[in-house]
Amino acid sequence: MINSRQQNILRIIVEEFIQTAEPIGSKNTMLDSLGFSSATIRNDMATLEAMGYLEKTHTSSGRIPSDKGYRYYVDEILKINQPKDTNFPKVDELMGNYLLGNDDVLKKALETISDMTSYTSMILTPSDARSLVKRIELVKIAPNEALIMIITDSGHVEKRKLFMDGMELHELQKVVTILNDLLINTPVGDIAHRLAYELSQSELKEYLQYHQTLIDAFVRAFSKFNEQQFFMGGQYNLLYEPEFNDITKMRRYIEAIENKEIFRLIDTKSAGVTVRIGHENTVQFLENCTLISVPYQIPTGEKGAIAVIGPRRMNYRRVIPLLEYLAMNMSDFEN
Amino acid sequence: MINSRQQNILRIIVEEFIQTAEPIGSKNTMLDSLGFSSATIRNDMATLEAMGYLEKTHTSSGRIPSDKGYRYYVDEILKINQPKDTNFPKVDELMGNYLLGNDDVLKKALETISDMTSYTSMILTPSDARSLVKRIELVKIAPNEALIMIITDSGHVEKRKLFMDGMELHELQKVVTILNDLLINTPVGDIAHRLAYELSQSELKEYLQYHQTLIDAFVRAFSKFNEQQFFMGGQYNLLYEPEFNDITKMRRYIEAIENKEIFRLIDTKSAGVTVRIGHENTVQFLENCTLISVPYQIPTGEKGAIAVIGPRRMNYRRVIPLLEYLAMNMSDFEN
DNA sequence: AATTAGCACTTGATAGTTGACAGTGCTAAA
DNA sequence: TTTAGCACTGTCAACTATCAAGTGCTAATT
Repeated sequence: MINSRQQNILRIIVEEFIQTAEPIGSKNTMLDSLGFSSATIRNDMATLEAMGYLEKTHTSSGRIPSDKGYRYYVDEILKINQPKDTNFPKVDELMGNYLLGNDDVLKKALETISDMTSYTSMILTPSDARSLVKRIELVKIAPNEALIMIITDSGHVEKRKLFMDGMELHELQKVVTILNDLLINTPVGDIAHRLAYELSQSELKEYLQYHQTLIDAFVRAFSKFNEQQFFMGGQYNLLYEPEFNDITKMRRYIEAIENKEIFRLIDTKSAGVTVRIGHENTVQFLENCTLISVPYQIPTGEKGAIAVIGPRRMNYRRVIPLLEYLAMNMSDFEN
Repeated sequence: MINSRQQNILRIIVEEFIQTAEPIGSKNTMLDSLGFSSATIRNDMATLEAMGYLEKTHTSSGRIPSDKGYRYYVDEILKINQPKDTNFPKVDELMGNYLLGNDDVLKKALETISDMTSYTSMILTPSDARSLVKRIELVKIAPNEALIMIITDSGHVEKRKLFMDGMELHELQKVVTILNDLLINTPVGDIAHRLAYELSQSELKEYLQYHQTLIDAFVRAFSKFNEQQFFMGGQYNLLYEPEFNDITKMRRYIEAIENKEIFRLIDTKSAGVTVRIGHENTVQFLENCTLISVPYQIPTGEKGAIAVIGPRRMNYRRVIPLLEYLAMNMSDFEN
């Protein structure tokens, strides 16, 4: 379908456009290097346009790649040309740093990605639902207040403050001891279910029901473990891309970032890198953007994802290997 | 200096401009209600401009308030006219909600403020340095991993993961017990100092030095307590203000938000509400904005602050009482 | 002395015109 | 199959004319 000269032309147009954001004309310097006259190039360009790989912004403008053009570039051209790059010292350095708290590592990772790519980076953490409860702990922190904490084998801690109106500390302590015995080494995701069962069945029933407030605070805290968290970095790198010179597009985009719509678009299911170019994202405000994501997995089997969002005119050659490398490392690391 | 008709004119211009963002001409509907001809108004406007309360955007435009004009409005006109509004059911509802975790309350508060004002809201939390250590806890979470947690009387928990290469759990446990005895009810801010002392002086010296890794993780975790945290909400409400139609201003502003420059401008020292109008903020990117902040205090005496940032053309009449009310409530509430 | 009517003048915003420029498609020749 | 040549098209920036909104000042009025 596409002959090799045409493929070269397409490649050059994509790569030039990625750099300059300007439509490419038939007498472009790079295209000269192919050794054909501009008329020849022009003919091929017309053919490529007819096949849907290129577009014009107006009748007499140069060409820019279409979604289909980028797609071909990513799927066909890069696959062949690209020596797998796995040399990312900055990432290695990051991953070696066990001294940071957990969230801090994620934030640092995002910063690194954004700096390296100058796009926006995102992490969707895996749910902690399959982690096991390791300890439930009660600490009195003030005359009338106690803190209840739940600790999992992944090192995740959730806490609630409890106001002990009337209740005695040792009473509470008893309940906590019971809960500990009951729930230790249970997956967090099963707790609500398990508690409901105990409350309806076991001999503890009456005893526990008496402490309804406590149980409520509990279930609420547990539900936190199930939630996936979102983190984002370099959210504003994109603002400087010419795509966002239009102020309404800019506003639309920023809004999408703020209300986290964007996270719903991240694919955690598929294996390996997913590249969604322009309209492939189905949402309108990303029609000029590309979203690249790659899932990673923690030991419990739960999945999260790392993603980069940038202009459709994105440096695919650099970003894709970087994400692959990161996801590989995160799978070892996280939690 | 300013006669009462002029004061009325200034008031109307400020309030009209706040609503419309359009320069106000001498034949404005509101000004008609004063019962003088446009020529008279025009004369007064010229006087007000000469005194520095008004500005023109160009020779033949209507007037807009200057920084000094807003200042006069806030200090002189509002003080007299404003019946103190202390009826904020949404805030009451928020404050009544003890079921949320601590950070969640702050986030919720920011959301509320931003929704109510449609500006950007910020909270700078007080340092937790004066809180007392209530418990240090060690939990084994995996064959080779333990979690060390520090719990304060404010309900703040910091944790670090520990890799026990070679160390025995009961060994670690012993150290933690010692630390507990040593540090309980000590203010977090004094810990580093205290530990250093113990390490150099007491009989525990040799024993503790042996566990340097642990102590390091420790000190690092403690330093977290001293940090003030920043939270922000409705960061993009401002984007829709006509002040930000200019794309470079918008970028500059967003950048300032992202890298938290903005928090350095918040005043936690002064008592009561601080209003900084336009150039009073000294930084250039806020020349068209007003920053209103009010400090609040937690029981330990440490201070944080709530702030709202919006266009200079801000609804002062609503925002100032809201912030005052919030700060009052936060002082009861936080931690 | 304070207010107002009237008018000349200034500015920004809008729409239309023009020419230079970059690029195309097509035809005919190599 | 490739290329030279040329007519054609759309964008962009600079310039012009016109209109509306608003001012400042002068002279008349209360």
